[in-house]
Amino acid sequence: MAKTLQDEIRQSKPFSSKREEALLGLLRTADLMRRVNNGLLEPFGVTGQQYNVLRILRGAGKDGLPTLEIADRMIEQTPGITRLLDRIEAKGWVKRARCPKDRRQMLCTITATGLALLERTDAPISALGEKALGSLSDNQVRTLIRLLDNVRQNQGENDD
Amino acid sequence: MAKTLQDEIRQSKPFSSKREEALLGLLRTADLMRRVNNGLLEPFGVTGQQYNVLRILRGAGKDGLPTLEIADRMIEQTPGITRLLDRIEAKGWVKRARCPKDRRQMLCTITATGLALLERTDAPISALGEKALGSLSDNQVRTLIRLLDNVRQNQGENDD
DNA sequence: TCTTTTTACTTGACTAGTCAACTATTGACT
DNA sequence: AGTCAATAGTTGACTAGTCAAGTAAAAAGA
Repeated sequence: MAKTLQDEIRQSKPFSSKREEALLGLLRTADLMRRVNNGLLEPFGVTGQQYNVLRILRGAGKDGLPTLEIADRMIEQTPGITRLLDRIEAKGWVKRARCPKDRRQMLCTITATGLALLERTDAPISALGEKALGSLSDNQVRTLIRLLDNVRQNQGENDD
Repeated sequence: MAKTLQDEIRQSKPFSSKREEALLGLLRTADLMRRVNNGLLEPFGVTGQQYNVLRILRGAGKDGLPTLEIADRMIEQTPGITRLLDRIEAKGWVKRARCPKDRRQMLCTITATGLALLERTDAPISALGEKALGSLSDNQVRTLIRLLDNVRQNQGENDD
């Protein structure tokens, strides 16, 4: 697939700015969704990111997860996760304890209080998800999922 | 279009989690794009948001724009823009001056240094835009733009 | 003209993303 | 056992988003 310089140059013009427009639309739309989502969670005293952590820990069950495993499942970078967990722990929604098998790891588990919070937010959040993309047909939703997957794989990221 | 409660309940199941899946994909993809974009800009000593401000100010020409007008054109909330401009001004990329006609407003203009910076980043950023969505056909790009527009309008936001 | 309201920011406080540097363990190799 | 590298996580410093409250100037109303 070796491309000549001419190919590169020739290619660079034709699809000029349509892809940039799509990229901008993607960023704008995601930002809007994020804000609506955070707005919904705010009355519960939990932020979007904190909510994500709690969802992940609920999924992990009572064995919990080591800190960096949580970071992996979020879209996030490692250093941020420590302080994020600090704040969630301060609110009593998670517990952290050194793993006896590997004392480098901190095992994080969701508390009963944390689970109770999620039970209250589950329904409204799910409803919001449906409503946010409510103007798209089932077919369009499938198409969107496919296009986004395509874009992500092109970037060499798979996560999950 | 008044819906009965039964309609609501009946509806809530069929498309259960596909829309939530799409929403998650949207957030993940956008976050990935944002990071790649920031990574490209980092060597130039400018962040993604700072870059956006400079692009907007370049478009505005030498008359400049009042602070909140910039915030409107970004995806951003008002309070953040002040400090964002503080940092950009400290780097010498913009100037701010009270508008003589309306002394409440601060007119922001891009400096020659700021313009020079943009000239160096334009090509690589544009190339990145093409590459990020490079795996999509022209048709798919158009579809994506349309779907995203649809979602945003459904939320009651139009911006630009 | 004087008060009230609105507009255009600005500041403080807190949450979060990100890079670089650091500590505590663990695992591998000698 | 003893050193060295890799792993798991933490901390510091800075950028940025977001809400609430504050200031200054302009516009509206009495």
